[in-house]
Amino acid sequence: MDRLLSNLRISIPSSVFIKDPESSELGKRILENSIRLIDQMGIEAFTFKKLGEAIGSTESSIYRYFENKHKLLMYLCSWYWGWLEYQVVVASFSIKDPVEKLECALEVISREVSADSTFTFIDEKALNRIMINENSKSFLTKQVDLENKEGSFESYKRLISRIKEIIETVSPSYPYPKSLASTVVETALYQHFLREHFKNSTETGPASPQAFIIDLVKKAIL
Amino acid sequence: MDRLLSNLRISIPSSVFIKDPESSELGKRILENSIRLIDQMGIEAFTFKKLGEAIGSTESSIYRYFENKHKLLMYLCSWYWGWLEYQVVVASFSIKDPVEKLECALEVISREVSADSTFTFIDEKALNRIMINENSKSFLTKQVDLENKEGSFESYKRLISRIKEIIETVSPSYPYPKSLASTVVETALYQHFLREHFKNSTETGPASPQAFIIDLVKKAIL
DNA sequence: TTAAATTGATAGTAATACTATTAATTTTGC
DNA sequence: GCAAAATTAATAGTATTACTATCAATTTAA
Repeated sequence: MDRLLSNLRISIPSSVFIKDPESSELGKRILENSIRLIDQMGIEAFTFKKLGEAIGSTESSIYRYFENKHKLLMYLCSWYWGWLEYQVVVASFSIKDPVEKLECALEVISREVSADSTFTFIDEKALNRIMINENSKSFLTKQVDLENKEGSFESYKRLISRIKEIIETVSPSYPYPKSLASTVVETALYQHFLREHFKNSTETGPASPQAFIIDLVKKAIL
Repeated sequence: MDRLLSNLRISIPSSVFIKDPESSELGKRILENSIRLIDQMGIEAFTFKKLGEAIGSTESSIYRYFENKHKLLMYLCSWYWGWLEYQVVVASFSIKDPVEKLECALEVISREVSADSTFTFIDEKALNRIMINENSKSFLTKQVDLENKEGSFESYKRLISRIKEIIETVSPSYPYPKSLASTVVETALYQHFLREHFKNSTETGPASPQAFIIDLVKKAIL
């Protein structure tokens, strides 16, 4: 699969960036190093000044790619959701049985992330940690409705919609496919957070939280 | 019930405040007005300077009650979780049947909040909106482990634990009571957010998200 | 190879998140 | 009712953040 998909790109809503960071060397260094820095210090302590130093450039150059650090976070989140959707598609494409397909999709969205060499300047494991810790902040803002209108959350909504469709295929009569899909995507991140910081508020077996999520969904709709 | 509980207090971990805001008039005005302002402008735009103006006092006075606005948010979140736990207890206390008790508890944590005149300087409806929009930011920080050690999340963890126990009573063999309890508490806030901002990622019936959550939990454990 | 686009360097601004100091006021303990 | 203690208000000050603006140097593309 590796070589076959070597010029694959994750598409990102144009409203989250000013200049496409994948279009230049500097842009790629911005992505690569912002992931490293946000992972290390968190989005609050992260600044364009620090990023500028890390990439041997200046704040002003970064501002030509992203309006502010919130938009940069939006870019990273969109990239992650787009990438996850692609992982779901690739992993479940050839599975015919709807229940097996559902299980596979749930496994992909809730398992621990491993590196993907298809995208050289993105560290998927670090990006997954960022998603666990920062994703909620991308939409829990006063500008959410405006940004939503601009299409900034399309990747997220598309993944939820895809999970919803798989649920509907398995059980057309289940009354809450959307709520279940959104809950599952959110919980997949949240349970990993609990595992790390509130160990007593989740079960910490070797197959968790996948086993919990798959069990939950199957019981809900079968 | 109103009069009977008139000197009831929600207990808050001492690590989140410097001086107990319930112990003075100024402190109560800080709570009342911070809820109003954070609800209106969001935690990012909210500052102690603006709060100072709103209460006819100064930044420095507020800093004597709370180290910073993050701690003030922690206070409000702790208050809310403590209050919700009390609502759960009051509503479900006299119910003997475990399944009915569970349904009642789930109803309380996921229904729309209505005003509670027991606590005069807290606007519970505004506080509920704050929880929906800001609660995640109280723990998605780099200091979470330190604050957790100091006991700052006790109210939250206690509510989850209580829901977990009700689940265990209904189904002692269910393997994921903690994960289910934490998922349900989180989802109860998150689904309200979706209803408001991403309407197409949730079902928007009159009894939602309660009906979805109750259905989900019952199918999972029965 | 010349123009256009991009980047780097520098400077500047308003706002934020505090800390410190001191004076005024209120509370309390006797 | 008064002195001491505690609390609050007022003011000032600092480092950092989140930008904006300008212009020269460099790279790229026609």
